[in-house]
Order: sequence, then structure tokens, then C-alpha cells
Amino acid sequence: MARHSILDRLNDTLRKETLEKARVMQFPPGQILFSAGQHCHGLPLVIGGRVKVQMTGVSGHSIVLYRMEADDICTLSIGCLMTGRAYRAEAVVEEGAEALMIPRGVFDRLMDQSAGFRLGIMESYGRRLDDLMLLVEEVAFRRMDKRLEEWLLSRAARGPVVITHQALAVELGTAREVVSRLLKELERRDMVKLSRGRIEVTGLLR
Amino acid sequence: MARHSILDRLNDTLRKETLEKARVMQFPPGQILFSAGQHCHGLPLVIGGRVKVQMTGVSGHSIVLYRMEADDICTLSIGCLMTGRAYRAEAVVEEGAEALMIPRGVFDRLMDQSAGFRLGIMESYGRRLDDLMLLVEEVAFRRMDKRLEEWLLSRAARGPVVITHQALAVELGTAREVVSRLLKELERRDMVKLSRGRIEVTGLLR
DNA sequence: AAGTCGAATGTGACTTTATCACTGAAGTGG
DNA sequence: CCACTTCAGTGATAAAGTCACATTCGACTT
Repeated sequence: MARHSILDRLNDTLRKETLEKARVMQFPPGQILFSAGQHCHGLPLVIGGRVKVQMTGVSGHSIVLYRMEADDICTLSIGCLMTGRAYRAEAVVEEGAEALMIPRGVFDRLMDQSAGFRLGIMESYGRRLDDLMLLVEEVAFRRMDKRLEEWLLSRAARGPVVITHQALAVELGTAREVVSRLLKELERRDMVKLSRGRIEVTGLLR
Repeated sequence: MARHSILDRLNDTLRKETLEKARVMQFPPGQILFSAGQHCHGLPLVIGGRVKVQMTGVSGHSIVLYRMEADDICTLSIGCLMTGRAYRAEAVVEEGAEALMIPRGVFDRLMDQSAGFRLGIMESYGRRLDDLMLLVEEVAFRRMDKRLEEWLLSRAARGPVVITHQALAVELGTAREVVSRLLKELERRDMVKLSRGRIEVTGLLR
């Protein structure tokens, strides 16, 4: 069990009850937690690993909306659980994840009886809202070349970035060709070295 | 006081206490409820009217994120209140609005003691998340001409749409020139009639 | 070691959208 | 009626998206 979990905010009784009624599940990388059109079967509280949430437009293009990490509750699932609507997005495990699947009854009870849990949930919601607002601004107003450079820099700290142009296009919500061309241009300017499925950042400065 | 308010979900004691400690405020059209950089001074629960929430990028361009109507709580304010961060967006009254300004203490108490209130809050959050996800998809993948036509159709039911090209550009998150050109093209195709600050939809079909 | 095949990448041609720098037209208040 | 501000129109150019196809890489087979 992870440290600093939102579950630590529960008192012993509630925590015990929760751990009894909720299942801890392991998800290998690549596993789909849920996909668009599906209905919600329980509330995932991410304990470890990383899960990306992405959505696909009618055009068939996808974009990564945000990521969930330790201590994040899946706010999308809350919405779907409450209203009975289907998911609009898809959640894919990136780094082998561990999550606690909380049944609705237990969630309601925790919301009712633990101020700490409530606060955790509200914080999670706040982060999501913030992430999405920032994303709207990015997509609507910022230039793709700058966004690409920024994305690369944010991942380049520990060695070469292992990702295909297609996947990178989904990260940025653009087309693969656009990414390929921008990367080629960066390579011409000696800012990156490209090889199949791999980008080495050599000369990008923040 | 509006019917079907989230306040109806409170029991008499809580409602009475809330109405004592929270102020009902009136806001005329055009009034700024809060703007980017400001800090939160209480939680607006919209009772009537309409408030649009928009954000401005570093480029200086703005985009409308979503609208709040009766029974919506300002989820952005919850986030700012909880974390102490400043607002990232701006809220502008469109139709003269009435809102209940709830102090933090009262909000916490309502969340603690009323399951109905909690549900209302979660629903509000769910709507916001949904709105923003849809918006991301729109902005990232849909064509501007289609989005413009759709926007016009959604407003054209009751007579001509009174809006400037600039304001319409903010609705769609694009530049004024783009809106002007697309509208001119629609006019050439006899789908709209244009005059200063006014667009009459004549031949657009869904 | 050579051949095969699918995934990944490269690229030209063209369209759509964004940006910049203006011009002109329409209302508004003196 | 005139000055002024706000709103709208437009050409030139750059950035980004789309479509269609060519090429290359690497893993796996034989």
C-alpha cells in the first residue's frame, strides 16, 4: 500500500471497512481501464503507476487529456457512476498500475463520513479541471512547434525519449505528419537526433 | 428564490442557517464576478441568470470555456478556495444573475451534513468536466466553419443573433478575421445576412 | 543470410486556419 | 455634421492539417 494515500485520511474503522469491500487490482502496462461508450463498474482510486486518459474525436484523431497517478481518484468515473452515462474517454495504463476499485456504496459512505476523503476528492477534481483548462488554452492558442519542444524537454531529463511520432501526435492532439515535419526541422537545427521510435534531445534549451 | 434549487435538498435547519450566513447578490449584465489572478472570496451558487467563464491565453486571445446557469455552483471557485490558488479564468455575467455567496465554513458544513448537497456539487463538477472535454475535442479536431455554423444554429431559434465578430471569435477560440471571413462566405452562399453586430440566419440547415 | 512484412517515417501538393497590417464603414455623442 | 470609436473587410504570408503515397527500418521467417 502506498504511503500518503488518501486512505490515510480515513479513521481506522472506515479504512478497515473500505479495504474489505474494495478490491486492490493490478494492471499491466497497455491495459485498458475503460474505453469510450462503456459504463462504469466501480471507482478506481489509483495507488501507484500511471494511467493516461485520452479521447478520440469523430475524425478518428485522439488527444491525451490528462494523467492519473498515485492518490488520484478517477473523476470521470465518479461522473459516470453518478449519472449513469457512458464514458466519453479511454483510460490506458502506462506504467503498471495498482488501483483500488471502490464500489459506489463505499464511496458514498466515505464521502458522508470522512472530511479528509471529501477534501481529497475535491482536490482531485480541482486538478482535473485545471489540467483541462490549461489544455484548452494550449490547443486553442499555442503554436505546435513550441508545444512539441516543451513536451520533449519535459521528458528528456532521463535519456532519450522512446515514443513514435504517432503517439506523440496523440499527446499533442495533432496529426502524425505535423509531428514528423516539426521533428525533422528540429533535427536539421541539431536540437534532436531521430531514430525509429526514439528521440534524443541534444540541444533544446528551455 | 428559484425553484428546484440545490438548496431544496437541504433540511430546514441547514437551509435556514445557510440563508442566514450566505448573502444573495444581484449582478447586472457585464459585471465581472471574478477575473484571472484574483483570489476567491466565497463560493457563488448561481440561482438565476447566466454567467460565462472564459480564459485568456498569453497570446491575448480568449475562449469561452463554459456557462453557469441556475443551480450551478462555481466549481472553479471551490478549487481556488480549497487550494488558495488564484483564478485562472474570468467570469462575466451575461444575463442579469442572482447568486448566493456561500462562505467556506458553510460550504464545508453543507458538504458534511447534506448528502443531497454533495450530490449536487458532484453533478456540477461532472458537467464542467464534460463541458471541458467536449471543448478540447472541438478545438483540437473540428473544423472552424462547421463549429461556426453549429454555434449560429444553436442561437438562431429566436430571431437574429446579436453579437460582434470579435465576441463570436472568443466563443470559438479563434481570431476575429477568421470569423469575419467565414461569415462573409456564408453570406455569399445566402445562409446568413450580416449587419453591424447582428447575424440573421436564413438558410442554415442542421 | 536473405527474404518478407508490417509499422514507422518522409514528403509533395493542397486546404484550412492564424497572423499582421492595414482600410473602410457604421454608429454615437457632442 | 463632425470627430471618434468600434466593428468589419481584405490582401499577403505563415503555420497547421489533410490526403495520398513512397521509403525505410527492424523483427521474424525460412
